[in-house]
Amino acid sequence: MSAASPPTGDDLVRVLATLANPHRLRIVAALARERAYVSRLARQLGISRALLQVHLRKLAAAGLVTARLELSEDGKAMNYYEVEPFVLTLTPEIIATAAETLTGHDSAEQPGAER
Amino acid sequence: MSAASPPTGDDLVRVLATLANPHRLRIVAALARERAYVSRLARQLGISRALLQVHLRKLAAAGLVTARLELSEDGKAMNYYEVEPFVLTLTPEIIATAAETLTGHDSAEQPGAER
DNA sequence: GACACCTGCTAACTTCTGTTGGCATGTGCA
DNA sequence: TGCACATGCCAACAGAAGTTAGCAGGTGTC
Repeated sequence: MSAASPPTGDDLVRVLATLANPHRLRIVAALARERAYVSRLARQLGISRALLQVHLRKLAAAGLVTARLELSEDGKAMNYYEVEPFVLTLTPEIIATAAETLTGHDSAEQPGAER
Repeated sequence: MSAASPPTGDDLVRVLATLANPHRLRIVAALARERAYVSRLARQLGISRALLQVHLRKLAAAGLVTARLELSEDGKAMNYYEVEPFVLTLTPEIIATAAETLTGHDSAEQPGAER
């Protein structure tokens, strides 16, 4: 994800909804400093693994983080996560453009319809 | 709001949560083109006034739009809304900075605590 | 007075999201 | 074998968010 390209409306909503959560913000912040595996991250952030998993899944679904399964020296499976570098800029104009590509709920937008 | 300044974590969450909604995206988009009063906007977007009010309130609470009460020529009270120009840029690094100012749920962040 | 337009509020329902706790699986080591 | 660490999944609850429908108040015009 490079996001220099204009995001589609639906993508935008997904990314914003994903980021609009304190836990997930902290997760991204932590991973921005250094990648980590699930259990470690959970301890670091002071939240349960189950909860962390849910949030990581959402972040991954939005393309903001990626998982990489690795084996530690002693043979344990560790699931490392890392942030996907992204740049997202929001302004009313950018939103106006993105909004045109929103799916679902048609109507409106036909020139000369209302009022 | 100019947002060239680094947003606090809580503000960030509020703004993102506000923007993470198709209706509100469309509202911002519509207002970015031209300001409008509630009833007109509702017709334009094809949603109920009650629903629009709720969303407008949230947008206003996040500082993304502002209301201005005016009297039309024929003496009717019209509540005009317009977008507040803003520029918000998001990257993992910016999020990492903002996350430090998140209130609530302390713990973690003490160096040398975990693992 | 009836109608058309504007405004706002609230109660109630439905749907989505966050969160917890438990269960199951695997590895390595004393 | 039992403990410590890693992984994952799922059911269930609680709370937040979205949505609708209805009520009430205002102005101006036919």
